[in-house]
Amino acid sequence: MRLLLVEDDNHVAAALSAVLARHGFQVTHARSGEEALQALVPEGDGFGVVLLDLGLPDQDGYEVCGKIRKRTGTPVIMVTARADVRSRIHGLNLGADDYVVKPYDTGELLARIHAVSRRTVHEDPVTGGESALLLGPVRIELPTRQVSVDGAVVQLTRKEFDLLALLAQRPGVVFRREQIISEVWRTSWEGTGRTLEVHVASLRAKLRLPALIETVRGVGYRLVAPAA
Amino acid sequence: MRLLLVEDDNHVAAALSAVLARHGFQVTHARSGEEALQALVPEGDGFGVVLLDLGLPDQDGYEVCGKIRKRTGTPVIMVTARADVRSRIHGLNLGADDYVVKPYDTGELLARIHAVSRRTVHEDPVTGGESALLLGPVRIELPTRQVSVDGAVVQLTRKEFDLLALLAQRPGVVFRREQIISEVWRTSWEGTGRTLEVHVASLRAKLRLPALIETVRGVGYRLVAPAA
DNA sequence: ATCACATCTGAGGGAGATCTGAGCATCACG
DNA sequence: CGTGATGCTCAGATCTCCCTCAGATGTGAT
Repeated sequence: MRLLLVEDDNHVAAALSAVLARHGFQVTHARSGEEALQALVPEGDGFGVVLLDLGLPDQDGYEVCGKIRKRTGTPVIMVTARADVRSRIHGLNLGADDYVVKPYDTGELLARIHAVSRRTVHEDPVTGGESALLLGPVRIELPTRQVSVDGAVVQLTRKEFDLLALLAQRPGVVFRREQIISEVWRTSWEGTGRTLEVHVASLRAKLRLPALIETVRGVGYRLVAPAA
Repeated sequence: MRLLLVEDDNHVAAALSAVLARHGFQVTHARSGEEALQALVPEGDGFGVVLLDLGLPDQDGYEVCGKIRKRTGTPVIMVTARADVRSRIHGLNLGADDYVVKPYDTGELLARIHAVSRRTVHEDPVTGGESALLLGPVRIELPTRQVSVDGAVVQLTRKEFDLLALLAQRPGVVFRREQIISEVWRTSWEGTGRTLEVHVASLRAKLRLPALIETVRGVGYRLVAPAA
């Protein structure tokens, strides 16, 4: 699995990289928030997890985490010397998946990396070998984030795509609103507005298949399974 | 979101339940590993997360975690006084999603609960194939919320479905009216009107099997078990 | 800095779902 | 068979939830 290590101290990074590599990770090293964000392109960067040190030279680590969250759904483990509860809560609420305080035990860090990545069903179980989901006239390519209807490419925004991809993973299954929000937005934020509806609406409009996404009143949404 | 709290100390449980409830969780309390496992039915137990105390009276907490893992995909957060690294690693490697050491900060626990549930793809890898309840001619699919009678799909509203799903979880067992109301309506509101009857009636009508739901005078309702 | 575009928020409206109340049917029991 | 209690039916009234639209805010690129 590929792992992005964001750490400004070269010595620390080298040592940790070695350990991680020994445990089967393919490590990419970024020395600053800027570098990290460049590596994390929205279109399939392929990273399974990000280890984010908060003490960065160029920008605030929390900000970087927020930006990562807006850009990709890749899980983030914050690694930092800031041990106080306030910082931890702040970090977790920004969308971090775990928060590890320095100095940490390497074994525990590994266990936590595994725990986090275990949960991240990137594409394996659903797509198996195929990297594209087919739903009637709709074709969804996960790695390139391309969607086409009847062969015509449809340009979707990030959220629109994430939303569609989530629903498409299990056609017919009803996803609850809160579930969708937490999966697609990936940040603890009490969804108050009409945000979700708006995105659903624009998705329906762009796909020109209003019936594809079905509203389940009082519960959430689902993709109607194609007529076999 | 529903949350299963596994904790043998009633005082601790009560206090924590209160906090969690205030933050929008619907808490179910289990006092032992046995109770916990009973609550976690493979088909749609509906829990978003399990808080598992390791100091249980009846069995080893680690074992319980393993069993939960085998049974459902529900995320588990271990909560325990055992702070040593070895225990942590052990717990995480058993499939726990997070490991929180007592005494903990309530705010951090909440943040971690959110972080875990946020990253969870709600599914049951175990029951991946089929997870439908079958009762004679009636077929109830929890994840898709689809109900069919003799192969014909029946369109149910939210309450109708929830009601049917509740009764169907234990065919033959009589559910008391208050019990049904508190489960389906999720608010201990003194049901004064004919609300429940109306929904039962519309369910019976839609399923076209008036006999399926049996009225138990003075008590409540039950689903008649299929004729074996 | 400016622009284009993505995302979010709020108000208004409408379709269904849900609830209520009155009267009717049915059951248990003497 | 009469009687009270309990559950059922029916038809509005109400309320919840979702959709649309239009503009505000934020973000990234030029």
